[in-house]
Amino acid sequence: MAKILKMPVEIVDRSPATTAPQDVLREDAATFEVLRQMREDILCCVLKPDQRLRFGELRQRYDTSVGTLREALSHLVSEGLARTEAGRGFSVAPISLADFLDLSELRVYLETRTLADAIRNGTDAWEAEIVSSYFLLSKLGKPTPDDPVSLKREWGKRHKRFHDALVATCTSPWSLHFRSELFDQARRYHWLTMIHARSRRRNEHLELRDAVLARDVDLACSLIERHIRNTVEQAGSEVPGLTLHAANARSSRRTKG
Amino acid sequence: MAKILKMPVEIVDRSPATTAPQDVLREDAATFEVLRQMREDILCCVLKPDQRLRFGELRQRYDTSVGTLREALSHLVSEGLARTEAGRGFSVAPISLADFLDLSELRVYLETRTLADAIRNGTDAWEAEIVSSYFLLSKLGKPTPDDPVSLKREWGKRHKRFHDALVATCTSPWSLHFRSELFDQARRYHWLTMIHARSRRRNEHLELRDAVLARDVDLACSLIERHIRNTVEQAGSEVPGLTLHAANARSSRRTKG
DNA sequence: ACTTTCGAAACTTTCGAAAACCTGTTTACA
DNA sequence: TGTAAACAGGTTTTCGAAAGTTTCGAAAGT
Repeated sequence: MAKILKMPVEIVDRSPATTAPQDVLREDAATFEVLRQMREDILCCVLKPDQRLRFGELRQRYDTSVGTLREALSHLVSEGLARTEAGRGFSVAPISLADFLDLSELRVYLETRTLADAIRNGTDAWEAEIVSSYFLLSKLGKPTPDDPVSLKREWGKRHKRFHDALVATCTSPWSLHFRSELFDQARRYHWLTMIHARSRRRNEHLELRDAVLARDVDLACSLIERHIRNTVEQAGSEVPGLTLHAANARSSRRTKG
Repeated sequence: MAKILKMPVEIVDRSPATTAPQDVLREDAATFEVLRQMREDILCCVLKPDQRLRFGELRQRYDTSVGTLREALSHLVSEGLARTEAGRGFSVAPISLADFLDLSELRVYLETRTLADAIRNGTDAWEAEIVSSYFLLSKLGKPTPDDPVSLKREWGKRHKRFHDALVATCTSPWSLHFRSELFDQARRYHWLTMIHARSRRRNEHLELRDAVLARDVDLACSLIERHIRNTVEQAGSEVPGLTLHAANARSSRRTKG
């Protein structure tokens, strides 16, 4: 019948901001679904670091064609979750403590930068989403190695949602874009930590939430910095195989100059 | 033919460092060549901001199949040089002064961070490449709007090579990766500046080179910061269409071959 | 005069198969 | 016995066409 004129209300209005890169292809479309699944599988180490990704197996696993897979893999390479070499196809990106250290250092900067800006531009809707996403996160409690995989997955989702909520009102699209990419990278290491680490930590998310809601920029930034550094330390000391350097690519041929 | 055992000598040996994202797919392969060409065409505004990228025209222009184009476009979307929407195909990413400001702010951080680290880890080979690439850059002199396109292109190449050389010994793969992406983004605006701006600037590259070779971290960092900020200012004041918000989608059918 | 409906053209998306490629093994030859 | 070329199997890469959407314009209706 008549066209509906009422606009959908967005919780956080990012649209009038500046032009930015695109984190997502398109919401429907088969390619996007395959990409989403593969990314999740790599993040949760169902597809293990350095594992070779043969089209035969992938075609079966995701029930799709080679072309579609190629496009999804192409994206994953850009995101740093997969690699490819001339004529030898694709493989899952390796992991190492050195890599985790490196990306975490940059994360400290990007998370603090985006968080500080987000706090300065915070709105009621932003606060509401923080409260809400923290509630959902705290309801689960950080999984231990004995918890089922489904719980770990759900926790991972809610953890991401909470951290995304914190920086949602940041006005720098590029900062948000890179922050998001690095956060996903870190998720691979978080997963390994959930699987292996048994030590307990303070409720850093609660402290973070309160500092942010109190609009205390300095405190919030130093809290998130510690949050990131603690995670690295925990992974480094409690995840076997990461303590050394792990991720030995046996296919390295021309690595010396 | 016997296999050649002599290895190519790399100027800067980055391979043994930590694992990192991949800036390039594969060195040969048709897809890579198409990607390289399209990226160059977007960077040099042969494919204009917001221009729609139809497969029919692209297939003709780059003489390749739809699948290959799709893979290349997919990469460009990840790099933020193209966009895509469900069922409506691809288009060149828009530009705006707001975008240039945003990405330049982040560039200031990444360039100073990588440069400082590179200086601390500088080697003889690194210095040599800086001297060499500066020489090539200075031999050309910054093009004015009246210079031919080929000269502008060559200058763009040498400019990139010089700036890459400066940070080549940085030990953080992730920082280098993001720095490189942002540098390419900035190249689109540099191109517009070359086409329109007539004002002259000091020889900032020479000052930069000398500060870096003198291993003066603070001076070098403040110089590159000014270098970036000056470029933004020049673009903002001298590039028509960017002073407002630009990105006019003039629906031209085909830019001739 | 304006809106809606319908249909055809243009375009995008997906797929499977042919061609090219790499790898490891066998075979020929010194 | 050692080296190198030839072969075979499995994979990757590329392509063109079928299937599925969107867009545009004309005709019908209000």
